[in-house]
This record gives sequence, structure tokens and C-alpha cells, in this order.
Amino acid sequence: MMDENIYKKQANRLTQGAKDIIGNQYELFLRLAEGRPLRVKAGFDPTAPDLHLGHTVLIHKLRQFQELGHHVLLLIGDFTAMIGDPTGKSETRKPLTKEETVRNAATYTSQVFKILDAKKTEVVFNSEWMERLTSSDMISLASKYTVARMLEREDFSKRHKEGRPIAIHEFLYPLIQGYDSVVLKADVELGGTDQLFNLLVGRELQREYGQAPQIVITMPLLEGTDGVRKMSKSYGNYVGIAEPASEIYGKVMSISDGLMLRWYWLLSNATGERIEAIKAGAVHPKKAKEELAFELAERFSSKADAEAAAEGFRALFARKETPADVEEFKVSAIGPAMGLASIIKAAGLAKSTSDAMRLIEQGGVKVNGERVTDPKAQVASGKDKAFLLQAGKRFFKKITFG
RNA sequence: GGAGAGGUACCCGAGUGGCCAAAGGGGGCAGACUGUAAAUCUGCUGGCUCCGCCUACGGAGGUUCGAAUCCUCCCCUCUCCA
Repeated sequence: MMDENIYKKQANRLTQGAKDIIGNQYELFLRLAEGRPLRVKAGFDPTAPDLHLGHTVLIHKLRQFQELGHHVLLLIGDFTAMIGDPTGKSETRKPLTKEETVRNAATYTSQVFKILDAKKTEVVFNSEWMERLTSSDMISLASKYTVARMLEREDFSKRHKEGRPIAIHEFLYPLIQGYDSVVLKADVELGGTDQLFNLLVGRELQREYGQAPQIVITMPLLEGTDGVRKMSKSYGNYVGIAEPASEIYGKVMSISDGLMLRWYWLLSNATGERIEAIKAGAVHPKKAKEELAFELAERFSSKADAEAAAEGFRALFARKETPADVEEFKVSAIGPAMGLASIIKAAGLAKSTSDAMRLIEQGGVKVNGERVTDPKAQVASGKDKAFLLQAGKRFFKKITFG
């Protein structure tokens, strides 16, 4: 059957890069084959207002569903955020205030629509129905799950075994998240691998409430630019989606070849065959990396910006030219000559004077293209003494005096 | 409530009176190489008015010519017992 093949293909594509698929791919295929738009849910804690590529793995997957005509439910867990999901933390997290929650959610959605089609996305807040739930409703909900099953969650069982506290309300988190699926009648729920347990609770509760259990798809955590640790702002190995195209392009270009493949699987729209070809070496890794960098730069800015970023990158690294649009930095001259190191620091190219001096000693500094190696070098400072300063391979500033 | 262990630079972690701005590793930065990388090699990695000075080993005092190291008090973390 023609149709069957189409849906098989879709199921394949929609599970590309996924870690777990529960039920399984076949179940997803059957659901797709019903031929109606599926209700695809993904929940977000409104705790991380600045999105980076790691967060977008999931969102990108949602986009793929959207492209196939499915209905995306973007759930902002504003109610659950006030509980604080203990997932992965092994400690009770401190609750967010209502104000923080609202503010974060707003930043969240504004960034998410760089990827998702806003017209095809339904944004819902679980406080909408959770705040209306009465105490007896809550007890009824709680009666549908057992302590033993709760303790199946690794985090809980570990803490229980080690005698560390588990507050009762922490049990409510997975229950509520599961209940959200009931309310939303979700066909599919996406989440990070750390969400597996919570997502499974959703299946159980849907069964309890007489619905077909949702298909759960978990996506792996994305490694950061270092290729080892998960992408996170606190590790400084992230690529923020609000960054300028040139930054995104440059950061992607500097990841390792191995990591590039991971990123291809989890972030790009390239087909599986294409990625296999890259893996097999049929495409020059540099070319492949350029394509990925371009795709991502374009996704988060515009085609024109991505082209400019690519050209700027080629000029800087391939042809070792000075970029065209060097930012100007005005130094207030104190005398006829100033220490180069202090200028570097002032221009923000080094975090301290000592740091700037080290940079110079190590041959990382050029003035008008000429390498300077004397850490105590002085440069003439005056209205007409502007010069081009380069620190390291990538950072340029045009220094003027005033 | 009781008994122990420990808090060292971005992180981990040595150091138990002077040779300590503090070993080693990780991370980061720079240089070489390259495909932009990775791997590898080399160097750097507290601040400053930088051949010198200042600030630093949980906090506050004290002993000493001299303390990250010894003493006192305090704060915090962890483990075991009740």
C-alpha cells in the first residue's frame, strides 16, 4: 500500500535521533495511519529563559511533527514549576514564585517560535486546569497511583534507600504532569531522557481515565561545544539561539567532527541517508560542517545573516583577512602613549591587565596586522592614532582615541 | 541529641611551620600543525602603577621572626549512631 509506506517513512523520520520510543515505532505508525492530526504534547518548566541549542532538540522534533500536519501542544508547566521537579537534582528544588514563572514563560515562547510555527502551535499553561482542581479531585487523582510505583523512579528510590527526604508533594509532580496528558488528550508526548518516568506516568493515567496511552518519545541530551558534557550555560559550552548568526556559525564550525554527527542527528533537517553519507566520509567533513553551521545560523536569524556569517568566516579563517565590520572601541586617551595591555583590557578582549600581558607574550596580539610580543609595549594615543587590534584568532576591535 | 570527617585557586585534588601565588589532573586561553576542527606538541592560567608590590588556602581572633599548615571561637558540608 502506498499510504502504508508514507506512514512508515513518517514514523522513521519522527523517531530519528530519539533515545526511547514507548510503546514502539509500530504503535506510532498505527497512530499516524489513523490519518488525523495527532495531538503532540511537550512540557516545559519555565525556568530557563535563555534557550540554547540543547533545548531545541525537542523543539526541533516538534517542528517535524508540525510539518507533517500534526497539532503541537506546548505546555508551560507554570503550576508544576511552583512545586519544582526534583528530576535529576536528587534534592528538593526550591519553588518559583508566580511572577518568575510568568516572566520566564513569556521569554520562553518568544524564542520557541523561531523554530515552531506559531500558527500551528497551541500554548497551554497547566495552571489553567490545575488551579481549578479541588482537594477531592486531587485525592482522586492521587488514588490512581501507588507508592511502590512511584518508587520505581530511580531518583526517588535512590533517595528512599539512602534515607534522604522525599517530600510528599514531590510525588505530585509526575502525577500532575501525567494528568496534563489526560486533560490534553495527548497522542504523543516528547521529553528529555530525564523525563522518561514522568512521561510513563502519563500513559498509566490515560489508561485509568479511559484514553489510549500516549506514545512517549524521549530525546537525548545534546553535548555542548566541548563534545563531552551536556550543553549548559553554566559550563560555557552552549550556543544560544538568540546569539548573532556569526557567533552561531563560528561556534558550530569549531566543534569536532564526531560531535558534528551528533548535532546532525539531533538538530538538522538533513535526511538519514545524507547523514550516513557524511559519516561514511562521502562528504568532506568541512563541507558538511559548513552546511550544518549555515542551517542553524539561518534557522535562528535569516538567510542573509547566515550568508554573511559564512562569508565572514571564510574570509577570517580561510583567507586570513580582517573582517569587514570590525567593531569600534573608543579609548579615552590619558597621555601621548598608553600601555597596549591596558587598552586590550579596556576593549574587553582580556579579563585583566595581567591576562592581556600574557596574551601579548604568547604572540596572540596583533596591532595593524603586526604581531606585538612585548607585554609592556606602548602605543601612541591621539585623535589620529587609530589602529586595528587583534587578540587571538577571532577577536578584532578598531581602537580609536578620544 | 551523641560520635567522627572535612572545608585549598574555575573544578577535582596534593600540601601538616619557612624553599608556597601553593604539586598533579581537568577545564580554559595562546602559539605551531590542520580542513575550521580533532589528535599531537609548546607555553600560559590571582590582581596591579608588573624586574617590584598587593591580595589569597571557609570566617574572626591568637601563638610565632615567620602559618594553608599550630591554638581558640564561629559558620557550613558530609558520614555513622540515637
